[in-house]
Order: sequence, then C-alpha cells, then structure tokens
Amino acid sequence: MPRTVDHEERRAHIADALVRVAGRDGLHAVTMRAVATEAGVSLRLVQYYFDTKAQLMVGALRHLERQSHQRWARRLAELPDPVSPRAFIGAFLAEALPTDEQSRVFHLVGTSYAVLAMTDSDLVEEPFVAGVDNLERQLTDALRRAEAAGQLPPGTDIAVEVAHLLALNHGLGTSVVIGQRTVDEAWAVLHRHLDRLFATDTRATAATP
Amino acid sequence: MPRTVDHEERRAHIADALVRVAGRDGLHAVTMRAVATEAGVSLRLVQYYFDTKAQLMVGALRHLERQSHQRWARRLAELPDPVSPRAFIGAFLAEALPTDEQSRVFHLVGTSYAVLAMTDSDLVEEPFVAGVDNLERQLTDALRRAEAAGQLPPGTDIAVEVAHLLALNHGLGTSVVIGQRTVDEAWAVLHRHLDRLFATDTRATAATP
DNA sequence: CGGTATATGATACCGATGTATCACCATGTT
DNA sequence: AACATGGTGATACATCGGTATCATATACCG
Repeated sequence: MPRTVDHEERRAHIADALVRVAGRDGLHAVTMRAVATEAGVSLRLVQYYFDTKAQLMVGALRHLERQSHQRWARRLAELPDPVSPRAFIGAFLAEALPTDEQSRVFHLVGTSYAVLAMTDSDLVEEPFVAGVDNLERQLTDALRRAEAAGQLPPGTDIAVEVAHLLALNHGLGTSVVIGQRTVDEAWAVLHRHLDRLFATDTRATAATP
Repeated sequence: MPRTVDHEERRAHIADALVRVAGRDGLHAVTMRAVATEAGVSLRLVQYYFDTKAQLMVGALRHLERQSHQRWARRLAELPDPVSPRAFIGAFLAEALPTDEQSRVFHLVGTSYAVLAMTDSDLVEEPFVAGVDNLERQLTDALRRAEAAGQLPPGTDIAVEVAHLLALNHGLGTSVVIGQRTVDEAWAVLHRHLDRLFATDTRATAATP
C-alpha cells in the first residue's frame, strides 16, 4: 500500500470545505469542484472519498451534526456544576442562536438541509432527523429535571413546551440570519419566554448570553 | 399588434407553474424549461415574459406574496364581525400553518426563498422582506388592539411578543412540513401560547382551527 | 390593404456539472 | 527486488441549463 493516510481526517477536511462553501454561497453553490477547490484538493479526491455527490451531501451533514454536538457539549460543560435547569436550558438554546460565524453557518446550512429534506426526503432524512431528535431528547430531559425540582408551574405539558422551545429557537435563528432581527432581540424573546415558562415566585435571572 | 393577450394573466400563470414545481420538487428543481413544461408553454414564452431567470424568481415570489395576502384577507373576512383580538390572532397564525396543500406549498416555497435570501441577499430581498413586514404590521396592530381592550397583562412588550409569535409560527410550520410534528401538535403549541399571552381572568377559548 | 409592432415557436450555443476512464506514483509486503 | 494495492492527477464525456438568434404568425393602425 502507498503512504497510508488517515481517511477519516480527509473526509472531515472535505466535509468542512463543503460546509464553508454552503455557508458562504448557499447550498445550491455546492458542487464537487467547488468543494475540491475550497478544500485545496483535486476533484478526483472528492470523488475518491465520497463516491457520489449524494454521499458527499449526507457525509457533510453527518459531519456537521457531530461537530455541533461537540460544540454543545463543550458549552454545557462550562456551566457551573449544579446548574439550575433554567440556566441549562438558556445556555442550550443560546448555543443555537447565530451569534458568531460558526453558529451562523450551522444554522444556515442546517436550514438549507431542512429545506432539502422537505422535497428530497429520503436522501438526507436519516442524519437530519437524528440530529433533531437528539436536541429534542436533551431538552425534554432538562425540562423533566426542572419539573422534578418544582420549578415549573403544575400542569405543564412538557412535550408541548419542548416543541415550543425548539420551534421558537429555530424561527428566531432564521430571523436573525435573514437580518430581520438582531441577536439581542432574539435573546430578549427567548429570555421573556423562559421567564414565563418558569413562572414561579423566585424569579431568577437568566444565564450568560 | 398581434392578438393581444392579457400579459398579467400570462405572467401569473407562469408564476403559478413555478410555485407548483418548487412545491413538488424543491426550488433547486426550478428551471426555465421545467417551468415552461409545467405551465404548458414553450421555453421561449417564459423568456418573453420574464427576461431572465432572476426576474422569473422574483416575479414568482411577488406573485406568491400577493396570493397569500389574498388568502389571509379572505380568511380574516370570514370571521364574525366584532372579532376578539385573540380569535383574530389565532386565525391569523393558523392561516400560516401548513394544513392543506396550498399552505404547505406556501410555507415550503417561502422558506426556500428565505434560505436563498440568506446568501444571495439582494437578489430576492425586496419582495421577501415586504411580505414579512406586512405580516409583522398586521400582527402588531392586532396586539395593540388587544392591549387597548385590556386583554393583555400590563407591561407586555408588544414588539417582543410579535417577534415571538412570528418566529414560533415559522418554526412550527417548518417542523410540520418536515414531518417532525403533526398539524395538531403545532396547533396545541400555538393554542397554549396564546392562552399564556392572553393571561387575563376571562379565559376565552380559541377560534376555529 | 399593407406594414409594423407584438407575440410565439424552433433551435443553436456555451458554460457548468456529475461521472467515468486511464495512467501513474508511492509504499508495504513477499 | 518486484509487485500488488492504496492513493492521486489529468482529462474526457454526456447532459443540462440559461441565454441568444432567427423566423414567423397575428392583428391593429394608417
């Protein structure tokens, strides 16, 4: 065998290039050649590591999910050890808001894939719903903890609230990326909603924005 | 001049075809030829009425906005004459949920354009923000009326609530189109939120779903 | 009645894009 | 040392998509 190379690293490198292109010019501008150029490799290499364009697309999506998962884990690990559920949820949702370039690209590319999944469903569905399900599970757990700690008003329907938070967060993210709202405005909405959701007597202030 | 034809009607016809194609196969599948075939006209005709593809795209977007505007107007006109603000807002938001094929296509195509606007900003921006601004204005007015009628808790920040409702509605619509939620679940979230927003003593039930 | 501007069809062109092919290089194993 | 195999480059091919061109039919105006 020739000088053996770390395949996974190469694939990650190429996937990163795709995300950069999609984040800059849109997912429709993603072509095998554009990705190759962005990654600084030859077209043939992209073909070699991802046989077809479809595989390249789902590969990049999976890569993006993994990456964002790490981002979340890192951010949540920075929180003080016994975190109030409210602070946890605040940080969790804040991470999805397009505050810096990386999260902006994440939202943009993620939404692009979501739109893709609306029509070419089966193509991209599996890695996509996996990521979304993961977020939903974590949020549900956090809300359960909050409920167990008696921080939610009685009769709160957790599934409904989770759906609300996720939809709201996505909508806010989109409005920010579009330029319709500033990050601060989005934050105000989120903050206000959490205040209402955790409507107990002890009204704590939220976590770090 | 030859047999003079209603240009506006022709343009609307072609724009409709574009929306159908985009709603079925995705906005990336929209090509001049595909639109021509869908509209049952020659490629040349599409070129004739919309010189370039960019013009075709913004033309169709404008058409979509007009059309949805009419949908809203019709729906809101059906409400009983002195409408409670709550019922008005409920109906207003319900209209955006992807309940039937038409609203599903509206959401799908609208979101596709939104994603486009994230990168090719100037191309599609003008008609896009116009539509969004319009919704925002109507919602703001409705909330102002509610406030004037004393149906909102004191200290409600209307701008924040409007941003919340719009973002939430968009997010819910997307989750429904993706297949992540059913329309009923989305409705439950919306309903629950309106309950909370109109948290006065007289707890009225919502309008027709 | 003829002409001219409007309206529509057929088709050509060029660039981009996904995919395929062929050759070649490098290295670890026998 | 030889060779088989993993890795890489150059390039070709077919298709598709946007745009351009040429021709022509229609009907209204003078």
